[in-house]
Amino acid sequence: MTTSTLRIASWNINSVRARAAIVGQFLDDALPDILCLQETKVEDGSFPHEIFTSRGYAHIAINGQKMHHGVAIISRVPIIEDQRHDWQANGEARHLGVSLPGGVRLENVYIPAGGDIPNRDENPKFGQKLDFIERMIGWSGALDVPTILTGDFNIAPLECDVWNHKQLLKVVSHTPVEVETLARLQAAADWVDLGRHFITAPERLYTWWSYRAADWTIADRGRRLDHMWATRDVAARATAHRVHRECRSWEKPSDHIPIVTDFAI
DNA sequence: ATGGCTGGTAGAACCAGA
Repeated sequence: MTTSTLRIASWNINSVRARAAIVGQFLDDALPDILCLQETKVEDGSFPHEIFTSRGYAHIAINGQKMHHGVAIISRVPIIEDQRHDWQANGEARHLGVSLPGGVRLENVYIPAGGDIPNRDENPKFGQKLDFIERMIGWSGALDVPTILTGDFNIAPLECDVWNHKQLLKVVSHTPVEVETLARLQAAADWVDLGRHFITAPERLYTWWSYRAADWTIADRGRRLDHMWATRDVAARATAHRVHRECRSWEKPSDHIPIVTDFAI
């Protein structure tokens, strides 16, 4: 029996068209077999397929909409798209699920940011974010297939996932109610957090830095908002995980960086 | 210094992101 490596990447790209140059550079450098994108910000009819097909990524599944959100799965290996959940029940394009060769499922999700105020009465977007995750909890509890769940979760759960735990306790992405809700999602399918499996707490690990800092590297005020989770059976086959911090310094960067996991399949 | 910027879309001293 032959074992080979399947390399899966996830990146909130903040517009796939604005990132045409550096997404190609990332693929050429990191050589993933599959790339999950979030915030493609493009309708399906205008998706820039040629960036990917010219590099041998012949299999592309897209769930986009005008202006905002949008997800895509770009692959060198055959994928079969079979699900697109609307976990916010409002029509936004935030999920895409595919089956991989061998029967493993890959789920790409863009969880809502949730607005500024961490209170669902004053800020409906915060309630929508929590409700989105509650629907994911229901879905997770019924899973019966080896599954990888990746994307921009918009929550940094651990103290070492943010630059300052105390200062961020009331900032959406690190509030106790979000962290508690994400913990119940993780428990619902016994998901393994592969980022923290390989880069263990309390080591700092971030995947996002605000555009507003003149030099993001000086204060290093990051958050770990992007995640790669897997059910136990698939997690046992994960061999490496890394984040591509260098991409944050490339020309016209996204504010998120790619995360990459290798699986022995 | 948690918004100081960025992208899309309209054609706005907009909106949204996190």
